[in-house]
Amino acid sequence: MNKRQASQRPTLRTIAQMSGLAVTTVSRALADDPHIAQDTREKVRKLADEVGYAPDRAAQRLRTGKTNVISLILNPHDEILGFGTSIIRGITAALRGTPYHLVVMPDFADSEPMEQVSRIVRNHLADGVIFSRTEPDDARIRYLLEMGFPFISHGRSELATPHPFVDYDNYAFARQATERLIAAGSVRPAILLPPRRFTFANHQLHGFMSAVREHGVAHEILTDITLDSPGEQIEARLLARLGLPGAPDGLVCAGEVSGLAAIAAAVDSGLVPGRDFHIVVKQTSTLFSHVRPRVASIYEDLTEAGEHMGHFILRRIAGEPAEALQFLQVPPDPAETPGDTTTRAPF
Amino acid sequence: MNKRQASQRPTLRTIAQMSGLAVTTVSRALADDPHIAQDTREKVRKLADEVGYAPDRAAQRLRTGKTNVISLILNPHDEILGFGTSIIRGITAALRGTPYHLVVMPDFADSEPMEQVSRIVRNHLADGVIFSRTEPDDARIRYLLEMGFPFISHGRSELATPHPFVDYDNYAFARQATERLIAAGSVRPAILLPPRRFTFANHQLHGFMSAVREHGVAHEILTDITLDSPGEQIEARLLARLGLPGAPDGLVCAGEVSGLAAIAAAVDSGLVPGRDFHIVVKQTSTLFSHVRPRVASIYEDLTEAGEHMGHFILRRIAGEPAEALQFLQVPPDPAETPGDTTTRAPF
DNA sequence: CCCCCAATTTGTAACGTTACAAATACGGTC
DNA sequence: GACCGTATTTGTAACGTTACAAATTGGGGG
Repeated sequence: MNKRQASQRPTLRTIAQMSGLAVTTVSRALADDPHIAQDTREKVRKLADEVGYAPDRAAQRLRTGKTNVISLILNPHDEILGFGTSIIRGITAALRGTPYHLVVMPDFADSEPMEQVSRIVRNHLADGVIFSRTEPDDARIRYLLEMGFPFISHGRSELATPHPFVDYDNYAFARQATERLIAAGSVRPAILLPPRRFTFANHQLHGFMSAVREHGVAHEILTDITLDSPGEQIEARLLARLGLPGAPDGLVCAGEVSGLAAIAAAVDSGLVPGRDFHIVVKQTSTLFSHVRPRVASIYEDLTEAGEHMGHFILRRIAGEPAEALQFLQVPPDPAETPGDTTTRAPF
Repeated sequence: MNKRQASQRPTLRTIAQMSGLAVTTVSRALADDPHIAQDTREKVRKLADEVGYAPDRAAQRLRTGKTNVISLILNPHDEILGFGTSIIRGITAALRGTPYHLVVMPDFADSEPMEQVSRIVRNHLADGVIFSRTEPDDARIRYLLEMGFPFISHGRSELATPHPFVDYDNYAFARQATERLIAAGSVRPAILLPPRRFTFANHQLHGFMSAVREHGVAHEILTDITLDSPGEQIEARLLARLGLPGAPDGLVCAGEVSGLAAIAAAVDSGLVPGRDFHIVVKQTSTLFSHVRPRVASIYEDLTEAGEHMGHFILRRIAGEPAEALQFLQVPPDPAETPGDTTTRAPF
């Protein structure tokens, strides 16, 4: 069915025959090689436009060994609330005007996280890879470092060898969030953590612990559920917990769906969010600006993170050392918006 | 015996030299060609696994003209709430066990919708393409039909030539949603439509009009905003509208973020959702199960849609006619869950 | 008028794979 | 022992591109 298209597709040879030039000359003319006469370049370019020539990516790849592709491995947990959208927007912006294109590869839990990465390297599907959900001893990072394959992780590992990354300061986030809870009157704040295997789970835990210790309040680390748990499960678990003695009166919750679930659990327990039960969420989309009652939030700018990662991966491919390609995003300083309980996103 | 090859990526030649077989034989052995002796096939396969051989996709593409890639063009509006995730999950499931891989190409509004599609065709980046946000006279569909390039659209066009699609019955959705509003006591239902250029905007409009006419109630079609408008804008517009005389007392709203915005506007107007103001949303994720007060919803199973699209695109590539590859998803029948105001998702 | 240099252009080979035609080996038949 | 058929393997070419080396021009200087 695409035979017609195949026979029609112009190649360098087509242009060479039409112009009477050699294939090589056409190739170099289109590459704007200064060794080729100016008017030859123009003539070839015009001819190419006329016939709608587009280089065959597969052939270019085979010959040059470059794919001109940056691969983003996206986990459904990430994507659920605009993580994907925002980060993709940022990377796309960074890649604009370069020959590179972004390709998103979905990674569902049933396949090992390594599998996607090693497939990309082994089958040569991209020149660089970006991924998230980094672990302290991350197998993907170890592998990629060993293979010398360019990558940027969203999140840090704790490996000895330095590697490029873009991360959000989840320690500062959790610390600030907890302090806001305490300032609002919480005397027994709790935190809902990401799965413990991720580096940023520890960061959040430490930020939380640092704040509760400093203020000498009781605290609770929610068990059995994580930010990745299904919303229903989070809601049910919280509902159960709030009905028992010594229940928390505040929650730090770095996810939007889980934030909604927490509000639902509080409401269903007869508590009034903002009065009996305080919540601080991490905001990565505009979603929470529509939630009533209003809930305090701290913003994480994923588009900015994506832009950094896009620029970093290009520089990494160009050979820059890992040490120069590390960036830690800090949450917006609440002191700068003193009259507001919510750190607003600049939408 | 192997020299500098050791550090390089292994190719067919590597295995050929190691085994003493010809490159062709190795190629065919790995393809499980029955012309090759069974034990040769096994030996080659074992050797390939040992050296970690993976075929070079670029070379395969160049030689065979097949990319083994299905491209999904994803618009940020789609992705905002799990559209991407769900549909990707479905397509991935459909492609499992085939040589095809899904590649997601983000499409931001600043580039023409056509641009991505024509790049995929011209540069031969995929064997088939899936996209959404279909228009009655859709330029992408016209182009792809003309080029004979396999595609599946999410949504129908109104072109004369039949084409493969998977669609959700938005007429039935809007009709049912409106009837639920009326049954709940709404005497002046309103609807927030998608941008009018999309086919499914008309479908929803007709479903809505059909229901309000049949029941002889007043109605309102919200202007100035669409389901694609920023949440803030939707909230502000609704808030303004609810303060004026003759305000609607119900809303059909086929989006989750906009549904939240509508609830916020109602609450901020002093209305009690579910009593003074009725809302029916389209539910594509678990999000709304956490929203309080609870809101009626009708489910659209995007994972199922994705699975259909995945199977369809493979069959289309295999040459099946368009007429055999058309599927209309119907919303779950409310009669089947009589005691419930909400059509629940099977999560 | 020849030689040489710079400016252009050209030819050849190769990237890794597979389609196709051809070659080889091995029994079994007559 | 020559012949044939089947099973298996091999060699050659090509997909479209670019790197590299070589060839071809056109002047300008001697």
